[in-house]
Amino acid sequence: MFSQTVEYALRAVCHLAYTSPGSSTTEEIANSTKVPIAYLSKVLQGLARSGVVKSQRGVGGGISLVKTPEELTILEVVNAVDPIVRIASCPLGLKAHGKNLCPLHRRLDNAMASVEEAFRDTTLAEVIAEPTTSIPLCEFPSARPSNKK
Amino acid sequence: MFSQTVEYALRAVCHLAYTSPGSSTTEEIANSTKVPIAYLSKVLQGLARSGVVKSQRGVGGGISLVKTPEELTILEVVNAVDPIVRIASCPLGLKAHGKNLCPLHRRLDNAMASVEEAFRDTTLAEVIAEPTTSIPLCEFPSARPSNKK
DNA sequence: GAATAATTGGATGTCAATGTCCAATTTGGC
DNA sequence: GCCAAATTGGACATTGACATCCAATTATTC
Repeated sequence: MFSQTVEYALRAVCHLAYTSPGSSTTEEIANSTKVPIAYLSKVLQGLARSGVVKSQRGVGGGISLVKTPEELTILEVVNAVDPIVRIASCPLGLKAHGKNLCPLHRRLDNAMASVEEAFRDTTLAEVIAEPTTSIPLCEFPSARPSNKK
Repeated sequence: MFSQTVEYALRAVCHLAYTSPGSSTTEEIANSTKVPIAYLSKVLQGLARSGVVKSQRGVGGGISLVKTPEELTILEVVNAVDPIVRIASCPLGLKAHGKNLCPLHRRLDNAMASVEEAFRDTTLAEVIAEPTTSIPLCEFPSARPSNKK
């Protein structure tokens, strides 16, 4: 239901939330999140273009969050890489329906709305702070906050 | 968020609910749902394999629902063509997590669960019976219940 | 049993998502 | 200025979703 790219983006941002406000190398993120590094770099480029993360080239550079984990929601991350598109008008394109969704499409849209809302209400800080036996991400971000920048 | 195939399958089943328990030709369904007929036939084949619809070859044949609209849920249709896959264990494959989802994946799974539940609770009969200004599907199934079978 | 109505299944085509690789570029440290 | 660290961007490969077309098959009707 959610694309692979969304999954990868969330893992990456999750890692960055741990090391926030420090930065991490693409390689570090790839290792801790088990995402293919070459593809991860593309995903991170997308996140950078959307303003979710920022990148710093050169020695000591890397990727870091633009906002704090408290301010960043799951929805922002998801929408940055693979937006949740709501059904705004009749998918069959009939003018008679227009903005009035039929019962079928209203239900589909309601389902998307509930997902959107749940994601909008969850910050990265909540995700990583929640008490649990399973910390997000397999490998805990190698507690080296890479305290540059 | 939902595939094109799911959208097509739901439209087709919606049409069939109107003409239920009668049957409709693939061509009739395609016309009323504005789904490319060649692709629709593949989608219907899938629905037939999953037991949601049954097909009858030859003159006077066509496609009809196996269950009544009252018994058939949206979830059954969706799962027949593009199943909602719940997150059963850590997508990163770490044994330490196992069945314990981390906060991130638990939230993703919860979102899917809410969609699944909403779909499980909605029958086709509800969809087509609901009072509305926009009847499901653009073209009302040409009130000719094709009363064969 | 011939003609017609319909679905079925296979072959094929296109495109976006996913994934890989590498040369070019930027940057900090010596 | 030079080297090493790191991202960037382009080219390319692979796969599955979406879509089309048609010959083969099945079934009804006369």
